[in-house]
Amino acid sequence: MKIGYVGKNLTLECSASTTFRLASYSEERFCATLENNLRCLLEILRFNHERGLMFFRLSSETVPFASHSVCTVDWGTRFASQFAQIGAYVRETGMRLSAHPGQFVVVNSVQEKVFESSIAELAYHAAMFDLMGLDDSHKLQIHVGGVYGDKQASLARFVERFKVLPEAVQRRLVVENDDRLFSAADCLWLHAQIGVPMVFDNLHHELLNNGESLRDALIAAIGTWGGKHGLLMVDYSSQEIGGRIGKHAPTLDAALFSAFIDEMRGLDFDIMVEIKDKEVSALRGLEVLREAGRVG
DNA sequence: GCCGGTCAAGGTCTT
DNA sequence: AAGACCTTGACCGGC
Repeated sequence: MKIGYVGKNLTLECSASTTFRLASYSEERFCATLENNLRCLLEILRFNHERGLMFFRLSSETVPFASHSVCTVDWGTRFASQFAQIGAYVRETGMRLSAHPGQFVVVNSVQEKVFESSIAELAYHAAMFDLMGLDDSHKLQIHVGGVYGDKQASLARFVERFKVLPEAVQRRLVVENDDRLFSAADCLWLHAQIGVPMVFDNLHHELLNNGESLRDALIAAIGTWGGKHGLLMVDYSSQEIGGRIGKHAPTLDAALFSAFIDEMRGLDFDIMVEIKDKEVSALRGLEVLREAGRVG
């Protein structure tokens, strides 16, 4: 069982997700920014490893404008050694990485152009993992996409689109249950069609489900992983007490998290803490796991 | 320095 | 039709 957090570290000064405005684009700016982001990424990973945080989600801004036509730099070649160095560290330490491209990646979009730009964005993320020399357990997670007034047709469109994705994307792609449109059951259906594993998000499941308990849904999600995919990835967050439905709590509630871990006793998976205060909450979660004897 | 408007990109829902 | 929200930040111009 590994636990980690998303994208940036609030303790370190170093940011692995610096970017700039499109209007400010220049080859010099691009290269300087990417060099900084990769240097900081390694620094963050070292921070994490020293403290036992073995899971980390890369920022989608690691390579600014990577999938935009403005970017003509062959960054994969130019920064190959930095990517390789990071990958070697990840492999040596046994850490796990993931990425979660944003809302503009819509594989099942009815607009062909949106699908095309989604491929470019996914390919860029996959290329980072490949440059790092990481195996297929390092995943690229997305949501199913839009409904367009016909959910079953939109699920079917996802299946057809998946089949024509680049192989480098296909083997790393995993689909997460969301909170309004596509539930765990929908992700399981996709898995049955194309074998794509399912990321389980506990809060989304509470907000959108088909009556399954959290534990049963998580067990079903585990069934979509294994082999080269590695362990199930769980996105963990909790509702802000008294906040708007779906609004994340500002920090991890250790008692709630402990209850979640207890409910999932006997099950193995990796946990991505999706909470605002990042490593603070991940470290609190790690303490809970240690007390529960779930990590070394 | 600090504040706040704005930023490549989509889709859904509310007003 | 326009704006909020998701996710959420951080750039960058203006003071």
